[in-house]
Amino acid sequence: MTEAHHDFQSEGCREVSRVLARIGDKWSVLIVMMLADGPRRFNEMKRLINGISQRMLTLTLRGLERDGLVSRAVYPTIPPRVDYELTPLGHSLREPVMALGQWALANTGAIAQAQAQFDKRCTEEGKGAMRNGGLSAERVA
Amino acid sequence: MTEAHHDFQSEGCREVSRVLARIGDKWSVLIVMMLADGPRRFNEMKRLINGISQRMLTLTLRGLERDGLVSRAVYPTIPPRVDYELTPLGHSLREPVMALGQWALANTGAIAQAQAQFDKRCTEEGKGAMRNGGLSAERVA
DNA sequence: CTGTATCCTCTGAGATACTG
DNA sequence: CAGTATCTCAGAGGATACAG
Repeated sequence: MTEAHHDFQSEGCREVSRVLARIGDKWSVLIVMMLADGPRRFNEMKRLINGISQRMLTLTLRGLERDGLVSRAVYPTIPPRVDYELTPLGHSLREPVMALGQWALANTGAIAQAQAQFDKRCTEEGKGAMRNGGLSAERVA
Repeated sequence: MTEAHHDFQSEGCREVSRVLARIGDKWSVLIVMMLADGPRRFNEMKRLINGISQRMLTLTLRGLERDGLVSRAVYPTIPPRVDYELTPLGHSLREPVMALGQWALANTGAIAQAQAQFDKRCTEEGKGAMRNGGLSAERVA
């Protein structure tokens, strides 16, 4: 965009951070992705998302509903039935999230490799070898 | 590789979640965005990111460095100087993150509105009016 | 079946002080 | 300047039991 000096708090970064705080939790993205193909029932989701607790599923769904990303339909039958579905807003979120997913899939290898190298450097520290090899400020990625 | 029946853990969702766990914290995205234009020094970043503590800046930078998103250059001068810079991998992450940023900017209004409506419905609960208006399963976004 | 209500644990994160 | 070391606390999240 412009070459103006950004203030990292007042610009769009603020909003990105807010969105990330919302969907960056442990389960939100998983739920949004799961609802991509259509509505799902509560226990159905609980079964499909391996490891989520009833409590967290409820809380996460409430949060998504409050933000207008998910809608909730109650069928007053016995036994009760509740369907959750993505709103148009929720669907629109899938696109940037999937872009991130593409990036993740494409780069998990590179990340794992970087981590391995980093950990290796950490392990062999103290052998008299500086991180940059003893020379001045060599970049280490 | 575990082949569950369309488990949302075994697909790419796993990776998305992992990436989100890394960059979904309070400061990582802010830092990545700040390093977009070039290298920055430690205290420079601390000043620019309003509210971050020294500790969290260090920890976040270490995490990003470990993942290969940021590189760290030490100049053994007095006083010491350390520059942080995005790696190519780090730069590539900016694109999906900015896509998310675009979405955030475009939809903060809608989200705030949804939240207001949701909270309003919560406040006026118990007036005998069911969420769906008394009929069967009207969707509420 | 779809939730609430407690309790409990563990981590994220700030404040502060100290070091090379 | 660029960190590390503690202390502390709030909140996220799991387990379990109960309710409509």
